[in-house]
Amino acid sequence: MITNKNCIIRLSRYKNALYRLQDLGFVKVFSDNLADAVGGTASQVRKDFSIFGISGNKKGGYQIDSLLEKLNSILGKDQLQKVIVIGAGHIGSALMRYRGFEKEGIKIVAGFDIDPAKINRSNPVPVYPLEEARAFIKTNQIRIAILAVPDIAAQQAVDLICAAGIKGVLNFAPLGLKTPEGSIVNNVNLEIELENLIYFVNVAEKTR
Amino acid sequence: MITNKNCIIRLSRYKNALYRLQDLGFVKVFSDNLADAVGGTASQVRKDFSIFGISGNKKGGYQIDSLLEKLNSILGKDQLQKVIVIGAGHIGSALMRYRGFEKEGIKIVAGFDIDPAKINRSNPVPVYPLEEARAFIKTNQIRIAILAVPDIAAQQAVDLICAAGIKGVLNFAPLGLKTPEGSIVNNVNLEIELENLIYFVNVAEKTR
DNA sequence: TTGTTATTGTGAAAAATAGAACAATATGAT
DNA sequence: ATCATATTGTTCTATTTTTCACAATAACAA
Ligand SMILES: NC(=O)c1ccc[n+]([C@@H]2O[C@H](COP(=O)([O-])OP(=O)(O)OC[C@H]3O[C@@H](n4cnc5c(N)ncnc54)[C@H](O)[C@@H]3O)[C@@H](O)[C@H]2O)c1
Ligand SMILES: NC(=O)c1ccc[n+]([C@@H]2O[C@H](COP(=O)([O-])OP(=O)(O)OC[C@H]3O[C@@H](n4cnc5c(N)ncnc54)[C@H](O)[C@@H]3O)[C@@H](O)[C@H]2O)c1
Repeated sequence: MITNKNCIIRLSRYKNALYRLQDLGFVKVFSDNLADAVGGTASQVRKDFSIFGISGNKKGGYQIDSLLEKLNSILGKDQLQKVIVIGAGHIGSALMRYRGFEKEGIKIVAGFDIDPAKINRSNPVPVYPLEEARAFIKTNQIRIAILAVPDIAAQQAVDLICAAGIKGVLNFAPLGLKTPEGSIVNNVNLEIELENLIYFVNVAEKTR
Repeated sequence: MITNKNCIIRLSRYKNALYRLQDLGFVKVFSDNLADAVGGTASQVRKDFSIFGISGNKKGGYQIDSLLEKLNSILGKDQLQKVIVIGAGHIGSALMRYRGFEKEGIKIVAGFDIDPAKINRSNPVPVYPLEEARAFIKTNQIRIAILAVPDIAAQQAVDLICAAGIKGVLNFAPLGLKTPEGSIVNNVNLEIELENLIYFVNVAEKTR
């Protein structure tokens, strides 16, 4: 069931909102509650669900627990996702120390760096020399990597890890990467995010 | 000239690609070169430009330097953009140490934190107590803030800074924020980015 | 029961976005 | 000069995404 990226991002948002509602003690939810929670429309919520064959109850709405099960299954959250980090610098080590991924079933299992000073095999998230990345990826069947190396090293690093079996890369370097057929990249380009924000703030200021 | 977010992001990409081309010695560029450089179509490049009244030369293409001037002006890059960071923890301090924003005309001028241990007025990017944020925002007319506080503190922090005059927030906390009319939020939700990547990697794996 | 109501699920309409096509035209060749 | 060519700018077309609208129906009330 291939769909557009925004739709899948909405599924993640619904899922997160549902956990919050569940924490508040709710057991069922209506499309318009979810729409409010994520800032969308009720029709879109229902349409998104219908695309994935998720159905609720006429009148009664949706049962939160079973809805969460379905969303989690669609989003691949029924198994722990092991992720590695390439580049244990500022961003890389912030990510490795971050506990927030775990509650999402995402575990950073290792970091890799070329700088010997960054190597530390006994960290909670161990950091290994880059040369070991290939073997690690293969033996642990890692498919997802976070790329946090300097811009200039990014393409080379992505070539290396994709050749070793990485299928999805979350790239922090502010440049486009070429990947072999079958691997995909999501870019986190903070420069562009800020630029974008600045643009819309300026527009809002002018048109007011 | 309000347009869709993707279009503005493309402008940023064109701009970045143009700098690279300029570094390589090019002085002019055709719509299809740019399309290749950012992974789009030539029509779209020309359409994007035409929306903003940017014109080139029949035959001759676009002059890179004047094109860059126009894009930079649209993107608000003709003046240094001062930004503050709220929360000098892992992410916040990685950002404050990052030199990459400067070449984009974006300067992080201060950080703010509630933890006294994080305060340091003599850092390259000084970190002040949160109580000083309001006055700082007002006297320095800061409009853009990066929010890197724990999830639980995020809404409160955004309320505070928006009341003080912040118009645009780049939010790292993985939850939706309410902002007053006139302020906007761009979310950097790494959990969702990873989840999304995992989804598409899974889909690719299944359909292969 | 029967009727009323709330809410889903979906097909059709609308809006937004992207792409193709091509006339207009500047450039360079002959 | 004239012609051929390359490339823009824009209109028209196609696709994608969102929203609307409403029949279907489950829940509840009387
Ligand atoms: N730090 C930020 O706030 C920030 C913000 C936006 C974008 N970025 C981008 O994120 C990336 C990382 O930034 P950073 O600030 O963490 O940089 P950093 O210099 O702190 O860390 C980079 C790390 O990568 C290691 N490294 C270098 N080449 C490598 C290779 N080939 N393989 C493995 N490791 C290698 C270095 O030894 C270093 O430890 C950069 O592309 C940067 O542009 C960072
Ligand atoms: N670190 C990561 O890799 C990462 C990844 C994804 C998302 N995030 C999100 O980014 C945010 C920050 O994460 P972090 O890892 O940097 O956290 P952190 O705990 O390292 O840092 C948070 C900082 O904010 C300060 N703070 C707390 N309340 C504050 C307030 N009201 N005003 C100002 N400062 C306040 C704390 O003193 C601390 O210094 C969180 O929402 C987290 O979920 C972080």
